[in-house]
Amino acid sequence: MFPTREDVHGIRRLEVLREAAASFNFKGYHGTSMNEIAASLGVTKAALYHYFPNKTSLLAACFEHAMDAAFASMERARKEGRNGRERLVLTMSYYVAQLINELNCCVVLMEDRALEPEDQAKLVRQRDRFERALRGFIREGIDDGSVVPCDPKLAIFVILGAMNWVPKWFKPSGVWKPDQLNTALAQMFERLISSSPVAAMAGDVGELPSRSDPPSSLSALAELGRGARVTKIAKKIKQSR
Amino acid sequence: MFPTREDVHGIRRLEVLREAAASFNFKGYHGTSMNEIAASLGVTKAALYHYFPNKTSLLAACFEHAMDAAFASMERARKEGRNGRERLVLTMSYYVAQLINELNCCVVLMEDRALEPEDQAKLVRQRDRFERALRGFIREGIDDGSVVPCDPKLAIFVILGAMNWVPKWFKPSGVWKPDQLNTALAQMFERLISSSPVAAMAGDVGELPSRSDPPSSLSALAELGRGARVTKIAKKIKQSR
DNA sequence: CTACTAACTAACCGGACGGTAAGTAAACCG
DNA sequence: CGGTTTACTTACCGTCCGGTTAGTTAGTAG
Repeated sequence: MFPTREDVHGIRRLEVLREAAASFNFKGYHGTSMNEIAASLGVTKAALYHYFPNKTSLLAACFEHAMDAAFASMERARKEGRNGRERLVLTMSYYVAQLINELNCCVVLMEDRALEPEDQAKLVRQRDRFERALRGFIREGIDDGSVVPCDPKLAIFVILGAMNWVPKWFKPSGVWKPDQLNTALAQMFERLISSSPVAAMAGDVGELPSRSDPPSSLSALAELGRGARVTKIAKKIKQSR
Repeated sequence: MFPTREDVHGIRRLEVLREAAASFNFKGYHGTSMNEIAASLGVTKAALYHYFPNKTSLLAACFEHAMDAAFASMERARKEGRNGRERLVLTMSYYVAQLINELNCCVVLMEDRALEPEDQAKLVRQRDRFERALRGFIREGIDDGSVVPCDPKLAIFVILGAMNWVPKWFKPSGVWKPDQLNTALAQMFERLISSSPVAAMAGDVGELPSRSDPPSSLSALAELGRGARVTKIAKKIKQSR
């Protein structure tokens, strides 16, 4: 009664998406079979087709999710940042936090060539819009004096490259906590583009200052309550088989 | 008579490797079929098996090549650089130049999970050694005062991420010339880690200063003479069919 | 209890893929 | 010249993958 049938369906769908995202991230889209995803969830392959019509739609959903997070992060940063530099750094900070919390690990926006043409076109359009807006932050920062004069395109590519590389080495279970990563990355980006010399950064992993602010990711999908419910209900479902 | 039979074999083998690298880079390892690689070279799939015993060995050769380039770049940079920062930046500069010139476009060291276990173990070992050495440059730079105090691990990850992202947006045929990219990237990295504030960078794509030094990539495999020969002989081979 | 539906499983299909076998045309070599 | 090797091609094999179909089970609604 508490969770309606539609709720359960949506939650289960999200579980499938998470597992797929983690697998795509780990072994690549083409390197991951529907069988593997299903096995990780303890079901058979055919069951996945109750939630997604085909494999590429799974990938498309990953990208959609990631782009939503990107734009949400940017909107929030646009309001909270006081100049171009702050807005850019905040965008990246919120973005990486969301991706780490929400999907098991970040979806790297790399295998877009595996998408259906129409989905890919849509993604490319969105990504271009996102990157253009990021470059806008750079230009804004150069104008307001918060960002050192530089080529906006290259600066954004460097930052995005560093971002997209994160899932290749960051493990949530490792010594680095997500918050530490987030803070340290933000410091790096700040130093990269700031117009003023930046204070020395923390000297070692163990000494990284953890953020004193409240955690940054608060998107509708990421709040902890829902995350907990997903797991609990999934357990129930599995036991009742 | 000028090119012996073994020469031709080696050259043709390199052509296959280049094509494979470009394809792997473009569509991913699992997303590329042997048929596609063969078709791009104007031969049938079976012909590839005269040069490489199987598909994974092609990937392994790509990685081997890339790691050789990496260590060669580092050795050269170690000699030429006058402090930790210079050595690090030079390593990355030589490395990206080699990868762009030699293989059609860079091999991204991403799909290592597709390798045979033994090859993967070897790659991981080499990559770890490379990254450890890079972190060594950072520490060296912090000690000699050329690098701002920071976490070496994170700094290297950020730089490597930016590097590995290059092939996703850089097209040799685009407005950016390889030399320009190289210079601009080096400036970015320098700014990221340098202990002293760095002068403002070039303001726009068109205004990027091209390097006045001689081109940086001079590895045995990359010299232009050989590159030209490859193409010429390949043409001859194709015509004579 | 019956009728229905959501959620799944088992079994299967066509096609593509990595890889192999057998054959052939040209180049090389004594 | 004849024998051997090189560099392929054509044709094929077994396997695995994405996706479908038909059927089963469990829960729900009336």
